[in-house]
Amino acid sequence: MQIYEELKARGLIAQVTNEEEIREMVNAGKATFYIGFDCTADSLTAGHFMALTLMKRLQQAGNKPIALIGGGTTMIGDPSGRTDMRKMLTREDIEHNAACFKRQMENFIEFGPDKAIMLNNADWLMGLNYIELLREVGACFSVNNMLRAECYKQRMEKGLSFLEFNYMIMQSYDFYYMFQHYGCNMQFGGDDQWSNMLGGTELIRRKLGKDAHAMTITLLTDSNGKKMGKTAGNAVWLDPNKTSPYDFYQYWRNVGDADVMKCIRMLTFLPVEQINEMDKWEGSELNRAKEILAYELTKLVHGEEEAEKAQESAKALFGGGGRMENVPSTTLTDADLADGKIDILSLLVKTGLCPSRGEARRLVQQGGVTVDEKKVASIDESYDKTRLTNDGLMIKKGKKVYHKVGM
RNA sequence: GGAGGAGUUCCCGAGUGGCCAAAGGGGGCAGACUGUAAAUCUGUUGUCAGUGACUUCGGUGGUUCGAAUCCACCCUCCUCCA
Repeated sequence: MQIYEELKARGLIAQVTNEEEIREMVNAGKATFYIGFDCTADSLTAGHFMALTLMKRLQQAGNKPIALIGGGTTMIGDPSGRTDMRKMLTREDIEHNAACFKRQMENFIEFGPDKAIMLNNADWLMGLNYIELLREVGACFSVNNMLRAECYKQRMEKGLSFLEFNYMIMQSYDFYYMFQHYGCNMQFGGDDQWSNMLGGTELIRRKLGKDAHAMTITLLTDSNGKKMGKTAGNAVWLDPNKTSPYDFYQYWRNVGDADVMKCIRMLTFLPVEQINEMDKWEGSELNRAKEILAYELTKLVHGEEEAEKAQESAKALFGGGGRMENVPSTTLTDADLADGKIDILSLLVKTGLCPSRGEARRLVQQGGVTVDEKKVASIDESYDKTRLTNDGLMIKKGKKVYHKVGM
């Protein structure tokens, strides 16, 4: 199976400018493509992960990826898919974030001569002259057309600032610039980027009379149509300090039945044939699929060793057996104790399992806390130092949040 | 520049002088059911404290025994006109 067919089989392709030409180019390994990453946070997220895997897949097929860090475009903020304006980031923040992105990507994609390259659009955007830009590319854009673009339409109700309105032009300029300087002939991006991407191909056609291509990736959504890669509004980060490998593993281990196979198909590198086999699984058999999904992804992001550890821990906690070493843990000091012991409420707050004592109290009263396999019956429960220093305590919050405490 | 309208707890959204820590929904958390799933049902959802105290309704001042609610000024956003 050739790469284009594989991408299709995995359900990764949403929209393309010209299917025939793109198929040919990609299958022949002749594409130099870019994917842009705006650095609005200091870590990549599970959402970016799919774009990274796509880069890798295409790279394996002989195409040349350009990872574009949006040091310049982040100064503006993409209005696509948003109903409100983004928080404005300072220049320092953006530079810091860009550096973090770079480090994370290097773990994942091979960079180097003849391999992938990484660029930062701050390098060419920051020095632009307003009047020159307006004359050079501004003349090529029709405001009438831009207003018709889906990404702006959504904002016509709530208001759209001129700053954000320019985002499309900057992104188009990126493509135009890289087309000329790096031979970049194709752009990939999330489906919400479609209008911005067309802006680029249009600009290249008008200015240079040449064809460039664009292709969007299906957004990973769950069966309710919600974007995946978020828990309670918080992103699932690729940075192990922000989302531990264990939590990362757990996130994928807990996806809904209806979503497992889709995730496996879109995100893992397992052969399509094998995935087609797994498609037949149903009911509780899907738990196996979830394990595979979680393991594969953790391995891709954090390495085999971390994936093993996360899996071991999960098995130990949920299935019995296995080792307990890799569960998230907190180490207390004497300062945390009162009279040589610590009460359950303080303990829950100290470990970060509860944000306030009030919530800890509620949790215990509702029977949601288990310590060393025993349900905590009273909010007056406390544990003395000897218990903590020996094996430590295993606290379970709800059904599946485990935390180890020792001294 | 002119005329109107709006800013409420994580989000949406009621509330227009005391009965408001503030209806309702969403989301979150927990319990039951399960397969570490979904759906459903139940409880819970400002902070600290065992029935009380403290902080909250865009901001700052004011009126009042008492304000999310009234007044003044300011900030932000929206709609219409230019």
